[in-house]
Amino acid sequence: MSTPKAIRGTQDIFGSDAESFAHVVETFERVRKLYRFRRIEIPVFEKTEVFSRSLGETTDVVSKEMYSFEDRGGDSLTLRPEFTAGIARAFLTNGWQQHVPLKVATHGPLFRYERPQKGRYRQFHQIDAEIIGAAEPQADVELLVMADQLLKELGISDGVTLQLNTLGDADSRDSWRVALIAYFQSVRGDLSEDSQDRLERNPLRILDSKDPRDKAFVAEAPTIDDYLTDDARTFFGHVTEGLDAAGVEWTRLPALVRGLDYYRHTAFEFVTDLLGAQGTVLGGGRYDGLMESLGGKPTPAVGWAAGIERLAMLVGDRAAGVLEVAIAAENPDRESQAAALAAAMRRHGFATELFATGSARKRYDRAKKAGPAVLISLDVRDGINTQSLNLLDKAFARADEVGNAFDAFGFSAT
RNA sequence: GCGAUCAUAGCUCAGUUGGUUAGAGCGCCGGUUUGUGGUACCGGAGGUCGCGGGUUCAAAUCCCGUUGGUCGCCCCA
Repeated sequence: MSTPKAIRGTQDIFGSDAESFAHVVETFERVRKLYRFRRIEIPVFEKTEVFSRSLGETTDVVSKEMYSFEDRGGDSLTLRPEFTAGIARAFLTNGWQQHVPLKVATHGPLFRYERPQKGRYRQFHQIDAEIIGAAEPQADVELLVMADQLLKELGISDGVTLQLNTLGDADSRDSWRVALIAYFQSVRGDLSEDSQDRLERNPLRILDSKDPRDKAFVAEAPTIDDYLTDDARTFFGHVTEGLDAAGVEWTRLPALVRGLDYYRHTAFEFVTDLLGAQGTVLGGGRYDGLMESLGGKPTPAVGWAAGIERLAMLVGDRAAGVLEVAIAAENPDRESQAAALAAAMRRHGFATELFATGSARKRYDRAKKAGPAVLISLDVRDGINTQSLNLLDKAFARADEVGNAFDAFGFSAT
């Protein structure tokens, strides 16, 4: 019998990687509460149309990366490839309009059928924050300041820069798009094959082409600035002022666009060059048009998401929580008492590990190797029960408490 | 979907131009030593060399296919 293999692009996370992962989530949870974002949970799968209508039928995510399947009732369902569409659906179907402006946060697994590579998996995980029903640029600012604080608290803000752009309102975006198509059409033959293809499907994407053949044309291409309406220009101005006032550094990147159709106005990415091709560590923007595509009333909203795996890689290896008390039962006759002592220590709130299996004479060595702050040994010497407590980490703050708990434990009882 | 590269013990890896029963370190298990001590020594378990074909007297080694990892492209967090 051969063992089934894990699905391609999925991961089994353990050890320091798992600790890093948990650290990212814990930090996000803490920061999200500081900004008073409310925790929500939404389904891992939705009707396929939730994603196809909101992301856009022609996007790669919808056209070739979704895990879609028919359930037993014949409905087409899809494992969520992103959070925003599902949150928007939940907002509309649960009447969360009454809570507007609604600040929500969540995290969990997402699924995309892509070729796995560094920092990219078929089941991956994101943290996500959204503000729904807020048309003001202050909402964009709050979200960005929160993202900035999160990265700083994770200790990874050094290699990361915030790239910022505006896509303008619907009018700005449409006229810019027309101008871009016209421009790229005029130089079409000199563009890379990929970009010629993009011209048909998603012309804005040509702007962040990595192909050197496209670079010169991208530099000459019309920028959004020439097409911004006064309202859109003012809006973006408020966003940048807010960031400056909050002390968040940013750089303007006129070529920054978003892959999904629903974005308007502010678009941003926190990028690093430390993760190879997967440079975006956190990305998002304003999606004022999304609710309508799902049949709701026009509702302004902003949000971002960040890949937990990518953040965890930047955070680097993190050790598991410290071991405060190690208990070695060096004699089989002391095993049950050692187990009772371990339970007592844990009830006192000490992270405790019990060493009472395998070779009796090596248990002390293994306990010491585990690197505890305090090492307790239970043994039988010359027919007499002996117990010792050894403080290995002189800087351990709760040493006295452990000693008290140790003394209070009734060793005479059997 | 395209390209490159890799796959040997639980882990990290050696294995010379194809040539006997495929090795090391670490880890694990047991023993001896030590006896407030993470020591030293001895021994043990564990591998159909990713999988499937082919070439050959002979394949971990060469060829083809396949699966998976890694790194790019595409796309995206």
